[in-house]
Amino acid sequence: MKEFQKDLIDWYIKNHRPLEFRLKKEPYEIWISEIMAQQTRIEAMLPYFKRWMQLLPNIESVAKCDDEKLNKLWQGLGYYSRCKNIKKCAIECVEKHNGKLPCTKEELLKLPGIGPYTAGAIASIAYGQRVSAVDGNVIRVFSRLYDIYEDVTKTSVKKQIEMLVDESLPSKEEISYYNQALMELGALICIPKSPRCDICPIKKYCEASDPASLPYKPKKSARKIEYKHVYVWIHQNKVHVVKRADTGLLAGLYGFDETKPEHIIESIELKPYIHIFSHVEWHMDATLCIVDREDSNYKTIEEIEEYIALPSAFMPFMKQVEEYLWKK
DNA sequence: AAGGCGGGGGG
DNA sequence: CCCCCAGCCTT
Repeated sequence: MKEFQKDLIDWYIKNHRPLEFRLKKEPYEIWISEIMAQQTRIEAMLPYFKRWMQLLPNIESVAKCDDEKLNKLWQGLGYYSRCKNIKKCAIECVEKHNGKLPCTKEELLKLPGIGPYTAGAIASIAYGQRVSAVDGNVIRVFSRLYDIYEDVTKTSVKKQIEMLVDESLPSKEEISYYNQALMELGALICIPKSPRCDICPIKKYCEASDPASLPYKPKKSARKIEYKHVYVWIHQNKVHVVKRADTGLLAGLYGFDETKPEHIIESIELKPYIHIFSHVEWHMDATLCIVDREDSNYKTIEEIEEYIALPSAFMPFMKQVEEYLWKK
């Protein structure tokens, strides 16, 4: 058992970034911010969080909100199943928990989209429960603190670290600060590439022989490459969009066609674009097709901006089409 | 246990 | 170019 907690918390109180979504400690806000922060940098999710809270100030409003509007609010943030799970979770809270989030880690874990980290974060930060919240930062900090060089992507090693964190938890009064302090240390000092050990507040407790080489993770397998040809159909000032399948990549969002339309008046080649996802690359060529008839899937630029959730993979083509329509 | 699932920033 | 990020779910 180490005794770094006090030094860490003191450092945190003086040096942490003010994260506005954690000031009120409103469970609803903690929940939404934690979901948005999964695999996502804080700076990236902040504007999304603000917009979300303005439009959806409480759990009931999320439970009632239609999926298209939620997807639009999530557009560009990625991992869209998070958004779908938020809605499912909100409905479950309204139906089973009196419109509120449960307050124990155990109960939170049963809800859709809430795993061990998020359950621990909500329980400890919003409700002051004495439980751990182990995210990637905490894994990194502890793997260095205890010089653990095993593969942290393995369940057994993650469990081992979680046990160490559980043993390290301070009193209930300090739990919220402590969990946040571990993460903030990971985000500001104990960073992945070149850890700033020279200014680390708990350096004297750290056993890492070569901190920069920890935590150990095996190399990821190479991404698959998929070649696509995108056809952007337009008619007068409208663009044809299609809703994607409700499973798989970018499920339920909108995209462009991958087939040629009939009744083409003119075709214009667009600039190709490669979009990189975590596990696949789309190498896309694209053609703008001016069509001489219309159906209900043709939308104006304004309609698309207002309520069509178009993922980033298609944005470069959307921009080119806007430019074309604007010049016309 | 392994792989699917986004997107963007930084070395 | 690679890695990483306040992870979770499905298979």
